[in-house]
Parts: sequence; structure tokens; C-alpha cells
Amino acid sequence: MKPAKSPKVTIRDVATASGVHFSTVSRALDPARRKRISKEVLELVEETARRLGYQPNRAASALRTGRTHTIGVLVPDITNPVFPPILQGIEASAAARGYFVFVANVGDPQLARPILARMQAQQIDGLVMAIALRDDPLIDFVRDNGLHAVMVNRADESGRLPAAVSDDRLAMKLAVDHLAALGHRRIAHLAGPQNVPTGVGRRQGVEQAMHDHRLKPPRVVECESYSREAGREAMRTLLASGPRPEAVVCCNDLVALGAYDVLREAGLRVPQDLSVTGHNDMPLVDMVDPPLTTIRLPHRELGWRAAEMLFDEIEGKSLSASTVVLRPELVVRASTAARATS
Amino acid sequence: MKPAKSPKVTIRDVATASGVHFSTVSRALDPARRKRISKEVLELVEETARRLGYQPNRAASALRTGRTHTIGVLVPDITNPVFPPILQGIEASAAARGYFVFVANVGDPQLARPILARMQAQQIDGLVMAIALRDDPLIDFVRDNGLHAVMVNRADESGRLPAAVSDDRLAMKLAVDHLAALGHRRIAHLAGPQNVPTGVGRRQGVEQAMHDHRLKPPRVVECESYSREAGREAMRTLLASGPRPEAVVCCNDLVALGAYDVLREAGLRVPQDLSVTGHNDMPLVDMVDPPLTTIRLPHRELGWRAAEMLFDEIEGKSLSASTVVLRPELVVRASTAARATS
DNA sequence: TCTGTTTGTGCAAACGTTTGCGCATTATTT
DNA sequence: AAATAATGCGCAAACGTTTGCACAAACAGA
Repeated sequence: MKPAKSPKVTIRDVATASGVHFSTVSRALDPARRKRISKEVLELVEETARRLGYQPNRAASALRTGRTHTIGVLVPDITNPVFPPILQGIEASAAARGYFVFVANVGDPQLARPILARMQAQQIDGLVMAIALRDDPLIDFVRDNGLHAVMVNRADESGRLPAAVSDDRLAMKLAVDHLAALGHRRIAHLAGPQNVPTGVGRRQGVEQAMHDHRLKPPRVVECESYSREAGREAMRTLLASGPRPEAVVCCNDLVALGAYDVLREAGLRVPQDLSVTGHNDMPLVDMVDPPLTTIRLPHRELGWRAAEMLFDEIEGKSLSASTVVLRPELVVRASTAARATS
Repeated sequence: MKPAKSPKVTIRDVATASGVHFSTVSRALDPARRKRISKEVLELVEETARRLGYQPNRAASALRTGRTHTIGVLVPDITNPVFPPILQGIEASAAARGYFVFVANVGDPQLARPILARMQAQQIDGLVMAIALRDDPLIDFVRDNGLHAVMVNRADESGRLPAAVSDDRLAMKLAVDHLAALGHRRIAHLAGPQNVPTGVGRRQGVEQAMHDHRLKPPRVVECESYSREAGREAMRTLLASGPRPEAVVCCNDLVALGAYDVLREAGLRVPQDLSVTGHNDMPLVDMVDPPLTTIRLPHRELGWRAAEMLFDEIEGKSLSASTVVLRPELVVRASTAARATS
């Protein structure tokens, strides 16, 4: 009773097996045109299709219709724990809509173009970009090629593409508010790379919040990248370059952990000597020593929303918001404490 | 109705633009048959193809040849940090060979079949499975459908499919050897689910190693899953069910962290009162309190090797090993210490 | 009863490749 | 110089769908 295992069964096989023309089978199996055919034939066709284990050949369908039910996702680094939940959200949405997801790890930005070209050759219906620098020409390239695309996590500041992002400025405001409430005044910022939108947004968020609290502008050290190693380096230059701050707001959890490393080396205690905050609430930062106060993002929903926007656009019902901004949330743990009163 | 709006340039456009038959263009652009045509024509075709920005349509090619240059990957949970590096390895290999990777998150094993069916409809050339229970009928299903497939991380014990795995028994032996060298004798094991191959393999590894050291068989508690929550529960039942062990070998880092939670609640110190080891060396376990002694796996290489095996099989040069077993490595940190001498 | 309109199917042409076959050339052999 | 082999290229048939058009039969409005 198992479906046929061997050679592929095509629409024609179903047709001859049920004594109708193969075009009728095609119609019977298409939910949109199903109604146009008679009950008996429809049931017959469905039954024999099931019996023969018919699976439509998407390659053929794609050739004819130009639609592959396939989208591409460009990610800078899958092993960065920010992305798996995003990917999960995208994939969940895709699965629900009957799409599949090509995931490409774009380690080197140089690779984006060739990868994109290959994806176009694969006839993807749309693209989710979790990469892209500020003013990245890649975005124009994508648009000029008439490719449906959305961005996730990092927005395109000039709004050329729809995007699903977290509110970076608010995130940093939450951190600064928290630190200010603890009595800290000299707050420094280990900023993300200033050539990516999030790096800029978060820095501005810190600066604005400091300003709102009538505090002196923060000392800012820019990190090479969003990595632990970059965090170490930034923390080193921060320590070497002036009076010790009372707290440091990091653009990212990994950077914060890099800061931990350097502070430990320097014999400074967190949070007694210095408060530290992160951003992302990546797995296990609640287990590090000390548990990190950070900002939690709805990563999975970010991915989901981005994908939904993309599918809406692909399917032509694109009337929704062109940028959705989700709310981050402060998670207070043990890496922040009230200012030492001495 | 026209299928698509596209200003796509096809092989025919290149042909007319360079005054040759389109079949000649096809040959000129295929590395394998390029040699059969004259230098001048070849250069002309290549030049005009480049000039017009020709991109072959993979859907058409797939229809004709039956090959899509596409593989599927089935993963139980992308957010489990074990999988991103594996995925990265797979993706790297795929990119190098001109393939793309469909990633599907198979949260519920029930979903495997339908997802697989859809992947077959998409005409994938092969499949990498990071899921599958012991004796999973899914494996037979895959084979009966004549799908090229390999397993990664988890092996199929009956060898029905090629696999790239880490040596689970050796991993546990490394942990037990280390603990024995520290003087521990009463070693317990928080085992993984016994319906997945790794769970069994690791348990056997622990038992065998204990035996080799002429120690009493370990107390074993099986976890529901490879999660922190399951680790908590298992640790609770372990503590409640007998004399306190001197060390506990966990099937997994997350489980070990769950054990941490419970031990902390119980007022027990790691490693002074109890040594703990994990498995996987997932990111940040070097930062937790105390830094976890664990087993490091070459996850990325696991993915890479699995993918390479798959591509070899797809391309018909499958004569390589049908199972590659990679060596894990012990990483000693602060969660293990010599047995208290009192 | 005769038009005029649905309704349900069949027919065949695409979609853009790859590839076996065949036919001119040209190169190689005798 | 003739016969044979090799080369380079054109021709056309697939691959499995989707879909506009044609056309019967059934149904509706007179």
C-alpha cells in the first residue's frame, strides 16, 4: 500500500491511470483551479494521484511559471548565536507558506555578489538579507535586478528595502537608564563597527540617552567587529585611554564578554568596580560569571516578520508596513550594581 | 498569460547575438563540452554571454538533466549551538561545489516525512540528516526512495547510510580517564536519551571506561532530552537516589549546565564537592562559573566531511569510507578537580 | 424549439536547457 | 589522390508543468 518507490510518477501517469487528459490532472491538483472541474473527476484524480504517490516536479513547474517557491537568506555568520533564531523564524514562516530556504553563509562581503548571482540562477523568488553594510551598493543591485527582498536585523537606513529590526536606540536607552538609576555617571560605550547600521544606531542611542540624563557624552571606543576578541581590544584601549569609567555599555554580548576577559586580567571586579551591559541575551550569558545584564531581542519573531513581509510582497499583496520595529527588553542580572559609594 | 515579466537573457539571446546556434552556446558554456568547439567561437560566445549578463536558468537545466544542484539538510533545532558549525561546514562544501543548501528545522519528528516529501518535489539531489532516532524508519524511507543521503553527528548504527560522526565512546573515555586520574571512583553519568544513537554510544563509552579502570559501574540517569531543563531534572533524581557521587559525566554541555543549576541550589560546590564534565564545548562554556571541562568536537569538519561524502555519491564517485569517525578532544577547565582527601 | 451562455475537458504551445544525431568541413592516413 | 577519421556546428526532440484556446455537452433564457 506504500506509494510507488521507483521511477518518478508524472502528471501524465496519473492522467492515463485515471483516463483523463493530463491537463485535467494539472487543474484538479491546483487548489486555485480545482473548482472548475467536476466532482467525480476531481475525486478520481485525487485518489489515483495519492495511490501512485504522485509528487509534482517543482523544476518543471518553476520553468513554466517562473516561481520556484524558494527564497534565499544571506547571513554573515551562522555560528553567531543571533542568527539561528532569526533563521528559525524565517524557516517557520517559509514552511507554513510552502517555501524552502536556501541559507548562505556570507563570510566575506566580497562573496555576496557571486552568491547572489548563483541564487538568481537558481531562480529564487525572494531574498532575506541579514547582511549589508551602511549604504551598501548590494541593496541597489538587488533592487535593480527586480528581486523581491527584505532585510532583517540590520535595516537599510535609506529605506530602500523593507526591514524587520529591533529598536537599537531604545535598547541602549534601556541600558543607560538602568545604569543611571544605579547612580552611574561616567558611562563608556564599546561601540559596534560604524559601517554597519546597528553599530551606528546603538551608539546614537547611548549618546542620546546620556544627553537626556544630562550626563557628559560617553567615551566611545569602536570595535573592529561584533566579536569577543574585538571586545577585548576595545576594552584595553578604553582602560588605557583615560580615567576608569563606572560602567560600560557594550554593543553586544560577545563584546561584553571580551570586556570581562580584560577586566579580569586587570584585576577589576564586575560589578563592584565596574558595571557592564551587553546586547542580545545570547544563550548562556545568564551562566557566565557574573551573569550578564543585557538586552533581549525577539530574534525569532524578527525572522518571522521579515519572511512574512517578503512572502506578501512576492505574492503581490504587499501593503503592510515597510519597516517593522520590534521592542527590545532589558534583562537585569548581576553584572550591574549600584555605584560604589566610596 | 506570459509566465513571467523577466527581462531575463536566455541562451537563445546569446546565440543570436553571436550568430551561432543556441546549442553551440550551451556547449560553449559547459566546461565539460567546451573542448569540442573552436577557439574563436568559444571566445565570442563567452564574451557576448558576459556582455549580456547571461545567467543559466537552473530550473530549466534541472528539468532537462534531473539535477538541481541542491541538497537538503534536516536539523532538529538550529538554535542548538551544535548545529550551526555543522551547517557551516556543509554550506562551505556545498558552495565550493556549486550547490545550494535547503535548511529545514524539523522540530517535531512527525514533520520529517512531509518535509522530505516537499524536498523531493523540489528535486533535491541529496540529503544530509542530522536527525533520526535509533532504527528510524525514516532511513529506510530515504533509501527506498533512492535518495542520496548521508548522516551527520548522529550515525545510523546499522550502517544503512554513510555518516560523519564523532567518536562518542572515545569522548566519554577521555572524560572518565581524566576523572579517574584525578582520583575519582564514584562517577555517575547523566545519559542522553537512549532512543538516539549518541545517547547510547556515550553511555556505553562511560561504562566501558569505568570497567577498564576496574571501577564499579556508574550510576546512570537518563535525560529526557539534551537540554538544560532535562539536565536539571536528571541531576535532581541523581542526588535524590543514592550516595553522592564524586564526579558526574554529562552527555552534553547543556545537561551539565542544568546540573550546575541544581548543585548550586543544593549548596554543593563545583568542583570542590563534585566534578562535572560536559560534551560539545559549546560557545561560552569557558565563561560559565566554573568554566566547564568538556569534550570538543570538530563540528564544522563533521559537516564538511558529511557533505563531501554526499557530493561524491551524487556525482557517482562514491568509493570512500562509508563512515568517517572524527576524534574528539578533552578540554580541561575548572569544573573538575582532584578528589577531596578528607 | 432555438439561440446564448455556462461548464467541463481536451489540445498543444510554451518555459530554457541538454544532448543524440547528422552533415558538412577539415585533418589524417594510405 | 582517394579514402577515412576527426572536428565543429546545426537541428530538433526531449524534460514535466501550466495555461490560453477550442469545443463539445449541458443548461439557461426567449
